[in-house]
Amino acid sequence: MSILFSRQCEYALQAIFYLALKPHGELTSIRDITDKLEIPYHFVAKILQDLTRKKLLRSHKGPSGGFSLGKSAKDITIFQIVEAIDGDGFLKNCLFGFPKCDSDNPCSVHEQWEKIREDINKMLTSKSIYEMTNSMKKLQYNGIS
Amino acid sequence: MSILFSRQCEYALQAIFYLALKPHGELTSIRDITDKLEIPYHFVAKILQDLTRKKLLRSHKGPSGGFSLGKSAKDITIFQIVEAIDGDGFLKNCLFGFPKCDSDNPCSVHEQWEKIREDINKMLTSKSIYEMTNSMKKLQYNGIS
DNA sequence: ATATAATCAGATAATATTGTCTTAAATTAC
DNA sequence: GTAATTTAAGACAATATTATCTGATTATAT
Repeated sequence: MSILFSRQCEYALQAIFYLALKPHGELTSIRDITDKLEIPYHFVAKILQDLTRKKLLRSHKGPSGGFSLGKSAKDITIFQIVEAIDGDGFLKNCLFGFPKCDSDNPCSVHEQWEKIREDINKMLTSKSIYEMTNSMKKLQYNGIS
Repeated sequence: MSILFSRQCEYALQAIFYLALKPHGELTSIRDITDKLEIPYHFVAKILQDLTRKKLLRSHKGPSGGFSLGKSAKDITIFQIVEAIDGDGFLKNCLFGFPKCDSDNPCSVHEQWEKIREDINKMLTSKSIYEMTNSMKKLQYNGIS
């Protein structure tokens, strides 16, 4: 099972990082993405279309067409991608699923989880994917670039 | 959607805390649990049966039967419940779902997520549910006790 | 003993998520 | 302008998760 994010969202993030590792503006086909990342072609196609509608990607049809980032990698955070696919419920809801859990009526981990949630939020928003791919390049991340 | 845990697991945790708030050894029926927590009877019945097989609960058939904790609330951690239902994948797998992600080949949040994961692990293991229900009682948690 | 109230177990159904297939539309290259 | 290649879109299929139904089993209480 996936952890914080849906499978869809995981694929979206993987694809975005794959694109971010490519030279700026270069078009990359779905086939390229899904072959290298070993993730399902048609399913990912839908996800990329969705991200395109939401302006996080740009697409180009026809031979030598494909996808590229919708804006500079310096202006994209992981959170933007996650929010577009899964929403932000993972930063709002009770960890145990209690519908009425809040600070007046807290579950047993309410405060602890709040701190952790802030850390997660920071992790997803404080760096752009540009900054992140930089460190990935150094480490020859996953052999995909 | 649920956050870290499956719906099943959320129900398990809710039920365990509900039981932990009852006087030690008292039997509580599925009906009582699911009515108060407003969660689905038959589905939860299965989950409680599962937890019973795994010795985290004890069950008693017949009139005035029901469920009670399988051992002292002082000896139960949230992690034990989660592990029994969902396993521990959420503390092991890559946040982005990269199958080969490890310290030699890290994803872009590998280290940050590792720290957060440790905090989560601590949250789930460092206190017994007995200690946790104590603070819940003080706060009249969810009006269920 | 008998009726009752509860869990146990297995089948089934409903829903959500993930994944596939087919055809259309657009763009490029020749 | 024609063929080839790529995304777009919608229907469909498979799987996983969540939820329900029915009957059996067990134990209690009278």
